[in-house]
Amino acid sequence: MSQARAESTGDTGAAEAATKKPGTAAGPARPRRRQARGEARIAQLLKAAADVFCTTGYTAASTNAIAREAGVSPGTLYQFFPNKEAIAVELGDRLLTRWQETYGAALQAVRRDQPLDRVLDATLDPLIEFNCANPAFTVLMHGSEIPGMPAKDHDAVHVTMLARVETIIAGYLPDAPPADVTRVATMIFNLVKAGLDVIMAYEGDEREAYIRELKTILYRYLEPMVRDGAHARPDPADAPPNGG
Amino acid sequence: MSQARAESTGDTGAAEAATKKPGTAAGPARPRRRQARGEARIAQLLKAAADVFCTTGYTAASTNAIAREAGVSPGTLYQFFPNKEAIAVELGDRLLTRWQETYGAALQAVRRDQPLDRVLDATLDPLIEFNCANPAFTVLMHGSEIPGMPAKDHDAVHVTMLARVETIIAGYLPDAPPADVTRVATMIFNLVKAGLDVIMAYEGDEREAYIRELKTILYRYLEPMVRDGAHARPDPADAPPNGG
Amino acid sequence: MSQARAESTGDTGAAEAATKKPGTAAGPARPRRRQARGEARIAQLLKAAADVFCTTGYTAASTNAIAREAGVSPGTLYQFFPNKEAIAVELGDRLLTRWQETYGAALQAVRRDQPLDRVLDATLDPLIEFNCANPAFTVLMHGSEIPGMPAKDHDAVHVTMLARVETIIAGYLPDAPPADVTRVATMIFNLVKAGLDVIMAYEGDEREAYIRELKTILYRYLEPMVRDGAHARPDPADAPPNGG
Amino acid sequence: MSQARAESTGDTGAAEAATKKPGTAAGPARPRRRQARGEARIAQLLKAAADVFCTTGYTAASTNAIAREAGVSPGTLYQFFPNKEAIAVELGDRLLTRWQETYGAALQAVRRDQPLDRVLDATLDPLIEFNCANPAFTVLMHGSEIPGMPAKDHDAVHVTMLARVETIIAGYLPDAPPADVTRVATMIFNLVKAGLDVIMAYEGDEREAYIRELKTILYRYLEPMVRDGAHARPDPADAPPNGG
DNA sequence: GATGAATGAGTCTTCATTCAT
DNA sequence: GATGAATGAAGACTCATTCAT
Repeated sequence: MSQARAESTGDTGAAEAATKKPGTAAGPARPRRRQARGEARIAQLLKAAADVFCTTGYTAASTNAIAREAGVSPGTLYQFFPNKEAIAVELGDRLLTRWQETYGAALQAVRRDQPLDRVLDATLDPLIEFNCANPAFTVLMHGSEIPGMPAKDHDAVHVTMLARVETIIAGYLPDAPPADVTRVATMIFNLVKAGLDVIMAYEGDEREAYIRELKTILYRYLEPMVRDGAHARPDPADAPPNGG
Repeated sequence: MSQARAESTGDTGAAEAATKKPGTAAGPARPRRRQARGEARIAQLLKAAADVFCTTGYTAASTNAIAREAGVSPGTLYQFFPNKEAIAVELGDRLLTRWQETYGAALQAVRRDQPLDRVLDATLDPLIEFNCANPAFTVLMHGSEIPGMPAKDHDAVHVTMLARVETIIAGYLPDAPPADVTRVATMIFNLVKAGLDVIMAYEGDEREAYIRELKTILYRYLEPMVRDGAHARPDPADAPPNGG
Repeated sequence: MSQARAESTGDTGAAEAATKKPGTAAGPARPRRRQARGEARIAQLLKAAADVFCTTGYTAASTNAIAREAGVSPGTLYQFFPNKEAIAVELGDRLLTRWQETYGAALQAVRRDQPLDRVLDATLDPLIEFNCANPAFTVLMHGSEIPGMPAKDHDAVHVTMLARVETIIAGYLPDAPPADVTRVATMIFNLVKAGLDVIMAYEGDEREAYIRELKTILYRYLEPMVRDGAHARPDPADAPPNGG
Repeated sequence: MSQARAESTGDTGAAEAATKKPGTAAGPARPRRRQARGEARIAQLLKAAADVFCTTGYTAASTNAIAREAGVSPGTLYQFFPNKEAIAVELGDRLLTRWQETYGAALQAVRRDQPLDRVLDATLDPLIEFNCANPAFTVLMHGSEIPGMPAKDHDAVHVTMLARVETIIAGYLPDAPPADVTRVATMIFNLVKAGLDVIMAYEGDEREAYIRELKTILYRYLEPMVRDGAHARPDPADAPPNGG
């Protein structure tokens, strides 16, 4: 939890995700069987990309820099990725997969009847842990850097995670109108993203304190809602009387 | 606030440009008189820069594009700003000034003894209004696009606004330890930034709904604190029992 | 007629074609008044482009090579031309203009009632002379190097010259159906292009001999047609009995 | 005709590859046995190369594209051809061979005493037919795309076909000086090439019309010559009176 | 033989910045 | 002050070719 950027460590585990033995399930493209070396290179390149994205952001990241960081020539990079965007997409895919594989079961096990604070712990702790181990996840989760711009392909992490949040929220607010669920989920998601940024900027006790703070915010925001089981008009003790 | 037009001394480390007060500069001070024409040009350039920053983001914005948008030549731009960063710095300065001039008095008038919801309205509504009128403010408020990176010069808006929030919060939590105040202020600030992004992405009723949502979040987060006058251990009804 | 590649010799004459004083006739673009130096650079770049096109062909020509040949940096080239194609387009435009200016009047003076051989001399000699002075004209006249591909922008010379030939032919075959005129013009044009290629490959007496040969071909092809004033069924003495 | 598969000795000047007869090579001759499998591969690659050349032209064709089109890896391609040029050379060789094999006997049978129109039919129809079946032939026949440039290796088709034409013409003009024969043959050849381009660009009736037109041109050009049996001064009825 | 991986120079193009007029 | 010209180092991406398995 303390070692930053450890993703894409050439571990074959992640590599397999894209290996697809030919004949097993013929994808749309030809079964261009990848050699082991190639898989390693891909992992290496994605690790380098994660580093560069974290250091400079997606926009300022250059494919040449990624190749250099990976210790290969630009041409090699383009043997595996058709363009810069595809690198981000694949990186996002793999992180999402790893996220799912690592915490999916645990998250599934979160019961709706548990107290909210437990639910928040069970949901946020893995996310924070994962982001600390894979800082690129935070970067990709931010999606398009230009607000109001149409989502690009490399926003997949953003889109997927938002959808995930919406699903969870919907489970807790079964009686709320869909528009409200979407709105709450959107706020929660962005709130968590922002909180994550702050959390990642600190270490040790300060980080822990910020984590608690984020949980407090979420708890107080959600508690009145789940208490009612809906995004109902909050009672006067919980929300501003004039319009909140 | 107007020292950004540093001489084009080719200094790449333009860091000092934002710290030295006018007149303090020891370097070969060129005549820095600002004529009416110059002021108009600067305003014109900053307006163009704001547009371009909003459209493409700071990183992808090109000085040539800014000059083109302003209808002047690149050379002219560089007669007023030593580099791209200085444009953002000056733009931030001016927005901050305008913000102060427009809403400073009103914000000052917010009395601590008013109910929290009133305070939130009185604080957020101007901010939202101002951001709608000056979308570049949102962009600059985000500061460095790379979380965890050392703040750059054009993060001034970020830094200043954060300080401003901290001051306000400190006023409401007079008995809380400074570290707590900083932490709460940091969370609030980032939360508001994130909320602002979402709000700006919508229009009309949806926007109003998101504004209400943001206020609700802030209200529920802050209400227990201001009720106690400190960042005290929240009582069991308001925070997760396990404190984390 | 003997000195190869002499086009775009920085002569202001050709430069004026694009100079358009602002206010005279507001074009679609802004009146971005070009400085004299810029016009010179354009001429220089077009000359370099002509050289490179002649040496390597359009496809293999690189913008860097053109810039290098012109003795400027790549960036300078792109200050005047948005891309490689535009260079060819502008070069073609200017050559066409120069062609018109140099020989337009003379060609206009060719009377339809003159004997065919005179007409051929009056038409081909200028063309040959012009191509010897501007070898790039030949290159551009060939247009798209991939037969069957849709015409690109830089095929303008090709298209324009073909149209010109068709107009001339139409004048000589007033009673022929349009399809026939087009067909004859197409054949003539391609025949001349091919002949020009050969002619340009030789010098001195050999070149003269090839010029005569080309004229003979054209004469014998056209003579029966203009004799009849139409692309009529040729009489048996002039065409193959079985199908020509 | 099959010596193009030179060892990949990295010699860039592959000029000798097209001139040395098999067995004559003094270099370190590797086993050049061609197995059935190898033949199939080569045919496959050449077919792909023909397609790509026709689609993009020789210059823009990439060896990777050829390999991809052939469904093999780049490495495989280079196991059979030392470089891109060699592919064109071998393709040209094979097309020439096929041309010879398919129509050689028929062309040989063309008797000099037949009427010219019959000769033209007997000569051109096969050529057109062959080009329609093998469009790459047209592409290769054009040889170097840069007029005036020294012929490259892949110009073999160009050179060979020109020689072939010259031989034929020589047979019809036994009394003409060699220089005249060469000149006439050169003109004829280029004229046919140009005509072929046009013909290939059309289909159906239009194509037939263009074929007739090309034959007419050739007939009218050649008829006076063969009538005299020499490239004599054409009589006044056939050529421009001023001779040039 | 065959494959995919690797290369590095090269292509087109952009950009922050400086210069001459 | 203002302009357009100039720069050269990147940036994304390609390609002919070679290498290791």
